[in-house]
Amino acid sequence: MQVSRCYFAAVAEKLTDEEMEAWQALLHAHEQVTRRLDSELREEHGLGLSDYDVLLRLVRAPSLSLRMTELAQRIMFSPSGLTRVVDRLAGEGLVVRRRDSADARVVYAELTAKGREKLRAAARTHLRGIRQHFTGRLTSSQLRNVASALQVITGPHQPH
Amino acid sequence: MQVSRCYFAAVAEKLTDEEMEAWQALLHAHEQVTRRLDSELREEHGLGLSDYDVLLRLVRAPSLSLRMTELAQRIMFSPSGLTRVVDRLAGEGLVVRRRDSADARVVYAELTAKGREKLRAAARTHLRGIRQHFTGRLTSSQLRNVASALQVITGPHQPH
DNA sequence: CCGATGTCTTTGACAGGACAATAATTGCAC
DNA sequence: GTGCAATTATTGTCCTGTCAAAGACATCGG
Repeated sequence: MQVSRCYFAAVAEKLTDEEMEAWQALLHAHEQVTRRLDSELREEHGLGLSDYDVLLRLVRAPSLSLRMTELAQRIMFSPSGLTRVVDRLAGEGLVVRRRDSADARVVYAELTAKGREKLRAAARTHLRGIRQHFTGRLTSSQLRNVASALQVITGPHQPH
Repeated sequence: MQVSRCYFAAVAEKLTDEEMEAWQALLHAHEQVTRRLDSELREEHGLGLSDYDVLLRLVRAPSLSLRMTELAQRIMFSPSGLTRVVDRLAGEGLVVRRRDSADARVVYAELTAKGREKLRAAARTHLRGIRQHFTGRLTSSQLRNVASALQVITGPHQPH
């Protein structure tokens, strides 16, 4: 029956209101929050959100250092992108590159004392901003709902 | 009492697990979904997500056209950013610039027939992608929860 | 009507990432 | 051991978007 196939095709061509609103909300919220956090961080500390993210990953690592590849994956950057960020940070003395003695291919990015200090200062701005622009506006259960739903998105591709 | 102030300050310096997970999930989900949608759209139609977004806003507008400023706000772009996108799209004949007869400052971007056709084709890819990578993985109530929570984020700054 | 001020768009200069190619090194098959 | 594929990081080149300034026009007060 061509009629019904056309019908379903037509329906399938549009998102439902539910779908559309969720999608729009995701885009809009992400844009607004990251823009604000980034500009606050830049104004107060001269750091971009990516730079902050690198410093944060490093301070959480056991030896204050991580391989470039590992770090790139955690901050969701291309390898070359990370090279450039680390260039910047190393130029400011917030990070140093250290070669691995066992494998001459790998390079570790390591947080310096200056980098730790910078991070400590920037963290105040960032935490304040994240609360002000994001988490502080939601209830505890909204936070849990958002987290669990969006974690499904990034999880493994579900069976058909 | 300095002791308690220190205590609270210390606590305030960290995000709770709830806050952290929601934040991480937002970043991660946005990154993953937009990256996939963008690359699918590029491969199959040579359009970026921003280009698609412009075409979509235009087709929804009553006269298939919108002022540059209006359009820029809707796609959350800087004015100059929009100028560049429209340059691209106009170069491919998907859009034309039209001056306003009443006010010589304003420019309308108007969807061409070719642009409408292109959008129609691209929409299939985009809708499939959005379902596959985002909405299709969530239940109806999850979609509503995500939408309503994230809409709070982008809403007006709430009273203290 | 004129000048000051405000609005809309574009331009110049630049930053921040991505992709593809490259270089250096390792480890494995044989 | 030797050659060959895989891994790791960087570099060249490019694309996309921002900000600040400029240009063109409108509007409003006098």
